[in-house]
Amino acid sequence: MDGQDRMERIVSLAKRRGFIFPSSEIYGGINGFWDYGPLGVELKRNIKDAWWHDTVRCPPPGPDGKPIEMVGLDCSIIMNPKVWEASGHLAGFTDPRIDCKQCKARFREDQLLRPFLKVLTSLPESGQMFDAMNLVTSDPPQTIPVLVDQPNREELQSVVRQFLNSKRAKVIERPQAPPVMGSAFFVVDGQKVFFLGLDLAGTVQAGELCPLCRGELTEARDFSLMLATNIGAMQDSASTAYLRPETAQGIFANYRNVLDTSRLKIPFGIAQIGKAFRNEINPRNYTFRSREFEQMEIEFFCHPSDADTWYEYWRDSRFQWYVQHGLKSDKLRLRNHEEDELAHYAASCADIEYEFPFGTSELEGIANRTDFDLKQHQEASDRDLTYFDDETKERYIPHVIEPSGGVDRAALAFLCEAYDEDEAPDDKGVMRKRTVLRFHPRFAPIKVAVFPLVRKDGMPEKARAIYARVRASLASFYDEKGAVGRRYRRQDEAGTPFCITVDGQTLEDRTVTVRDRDSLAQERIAADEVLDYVRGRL
RNA sequence: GCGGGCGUAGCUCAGUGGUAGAGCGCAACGUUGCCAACGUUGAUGUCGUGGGUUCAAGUCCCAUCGCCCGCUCCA
Repeated sequence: MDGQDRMERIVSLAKRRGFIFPSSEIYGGINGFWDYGPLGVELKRNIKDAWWHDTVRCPPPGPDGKPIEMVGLDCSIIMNPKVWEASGHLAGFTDPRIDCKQCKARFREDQLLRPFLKVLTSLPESGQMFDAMNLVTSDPPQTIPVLVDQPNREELQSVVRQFLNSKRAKVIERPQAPPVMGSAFFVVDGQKVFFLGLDLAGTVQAGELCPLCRGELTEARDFSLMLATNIGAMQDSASTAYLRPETAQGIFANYRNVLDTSRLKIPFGIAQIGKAFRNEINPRNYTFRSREFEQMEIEFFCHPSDADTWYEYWRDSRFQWYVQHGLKSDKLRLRNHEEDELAHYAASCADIEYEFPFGTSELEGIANRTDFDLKQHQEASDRDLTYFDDETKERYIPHVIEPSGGVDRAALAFLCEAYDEDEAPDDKGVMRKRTVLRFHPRFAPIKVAVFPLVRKDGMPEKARAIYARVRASLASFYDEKGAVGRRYRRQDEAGTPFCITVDGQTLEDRTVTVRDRDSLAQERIAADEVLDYVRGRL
């Protein structure tokens, strides 16, 4: 079963069992939006509740072994647009773009471009990274005319492919801010560096020809990754507001309020779970890249000199959180960003990545954002966002460590990790395929299902009584229809860890069986102890 | 955003111009004492949507929306 096949089975199961539906499906759906069904909403809620408990209410002890201070927050999705000016999102999200109608290259209106291929003869050692922007803007290295004067897109790509296939090249992934689409660069044998890309050589305007292929260009078009809306009845530019593209800025905007009302001392963290929106160009990979998604974020404020310690603390403890909840396979990875792929606001950054069936992608990023955000907001708002330490009499802007995870991505990862097919015997002892979701019990949408073995001899009555008791404190499900084996299998597909069955013996000695989802083993316990038993194993 | 593929029942899919189907699933009843049992019965489709061609369109054409793959992008 390859990745695509596995993913299709997971998507199919998720739809069939009510985990995830396409949004507004009866109208043909809408690209980049998804709904969570009855089982999906329980899964997601369990993830969020676990996160909230494990980071806000009862976080792990700090690096010094002492308890750490955390509080929660729930900000509005729409904020004063000045927030996004200060954070840099507005500028970064709204560069007008010009597309080439022929070769489909995309340019920024006010920048750019001439294709080139450069060979640097005295450069870094094999594997060493370097800054693409510096390469472009520093003294022009030797340029060799490997390509024709006006290479088209296919030619550019084919040259890149040749290098990649030659295995002489080490590709540096995710170069920082390549000037435009289509650029790539790599190191060859520690001897020469090739940079293939587009030069910053003037501007392109609508009406001109494409510098790549001499094709026709489109008009400049706004290309915003923030979803906009209008406040009030009048729709003009003054009424434009944005759906937040991340929850973090709401925390920074409230940093002063929280500090003034909570008697917190540095270091402390503010956590928030909430929806965020990005107008992704190309939503893909099921729910992984959606236009509407939910984040669970912490902004942890600390003294600048402690930032590295807290960064490592959060990076490692967040990684462990995923491990503890079932992503313990080798599919989970911690990837530290190299210096040249760091965002402008981050001093260091690590991604917690998971190997989904469609590829390895980020679940959560942990960044040392330094004092960038608070400084930006202090300047833009003209409010004092410094912190005064009464003990040391020191005044400073705290540095911020940000663990920022995607709830939907976590849900998808746990779903993918949980999906399994194994074999179990049918009533005649023949091995049959079984589909089972091996969720961590904490995340299982249904914790316990209660069945009568058959629908007679008063078993349903006993079973319903037990169900009434357990549902008061655990997500539970009652089923008496059809054969018990079928009911077990249905719960396997939902990921229910425990099935309680009332049988003939129950009527004699008030015991029931507890069937384990993963081992299929059954244990007989007193009916009155069912609740404690299940709780003890969650 | 570009290119390719695909949209038919809840799921997986068959159906190349002439009465919309199969398997599984789902529901009801009966049977059934531990892992997708059996029997009987039943429900579910504007064939993604809109337009066109045709006596006749699930089928051919156009557009559009959605999904998948590749490219691109991911501040």
